[in-house]
Amino acid sequence: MPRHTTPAAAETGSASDPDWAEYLRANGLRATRASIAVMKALDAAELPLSHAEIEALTAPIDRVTLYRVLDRLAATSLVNRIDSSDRAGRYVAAQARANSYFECTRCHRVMPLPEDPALPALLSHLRRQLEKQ
Amino acid sequence: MPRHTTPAAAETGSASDPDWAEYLRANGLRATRASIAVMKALDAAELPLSHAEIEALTAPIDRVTLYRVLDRLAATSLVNRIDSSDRAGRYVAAQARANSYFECTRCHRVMPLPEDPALPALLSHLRRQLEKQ
DNA sequence: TCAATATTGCAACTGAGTTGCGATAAAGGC
DNA sequence: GCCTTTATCGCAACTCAGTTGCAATATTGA
Repeated sequence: MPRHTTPAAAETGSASDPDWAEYLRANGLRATRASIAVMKALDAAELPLSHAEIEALTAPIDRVTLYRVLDRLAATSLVNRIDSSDRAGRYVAAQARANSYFECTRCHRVMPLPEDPALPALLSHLRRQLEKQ
Repeated sequence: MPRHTTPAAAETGSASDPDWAEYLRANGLRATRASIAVMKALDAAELPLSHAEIEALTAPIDRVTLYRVLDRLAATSLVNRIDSSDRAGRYVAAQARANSYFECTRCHRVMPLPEDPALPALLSHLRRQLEKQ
């Protein structure tokens, strides 16, 4: 499987080593050891990763810090969180994100699917909710 | 919103009062107070319900019993479980189930969506997993 | 370099769901 | 209807993902 696209705006050196610190700052986030390590791990991953998997890849970052970093990255949409039936969220770098995922109920692996037509209905609901202030 | 379709095979009296005990037995399950109460509650519901919501509707059934009833109903596909970002599963009566759902990230309400094309890829993955014994 | 502000790490907590097990209730045979 | 078999129930204790509070530390912008 080929490597995911790296954030164009953050490129400095070769295509295989994007400047994550710059990428994070460009999106209004601080460039910390933890958030850089998480972006690197998720960018290198071929599939959505769980908190535990990311923790292993970014050790020795504290697990609470990791939850908070993932929350922040998800809030800025640099990372997307996918719900899984085992109740452990999976995270993907946003540039690598597909529109839909399905999950193997045996191994809980989460895999991408092509296009889905859900967006219009979803957006209109979202808009209605936002109008409620 | 109109009432959901009731299981045809279990109809005895009027269309508004299906024989849940018979329906459960016809699907290889025991007709217990708890499982009948859950089927009634889910059939009457207009949207997927959480464990807590079902518990309130079926009181005074024990919460562990309720989890087990829902597991059994889901295993027999009389009920479907939908994952939600708040990590609390939602349950729908299978006859009332749509193909896709989306969830409001503000209120966690889960709502149906029309058709989606995911099935073929999903089934081929499932088949591969089953072949691994 | 320094002050202002966000992030970190630790301990304690929450809440959904699970497990073990003795008591109880269905289902099928008689 | 009664009895045996077998599944379900109810309770207590537990697991595991994720959260909260707070003092210590690191990042940013002036």
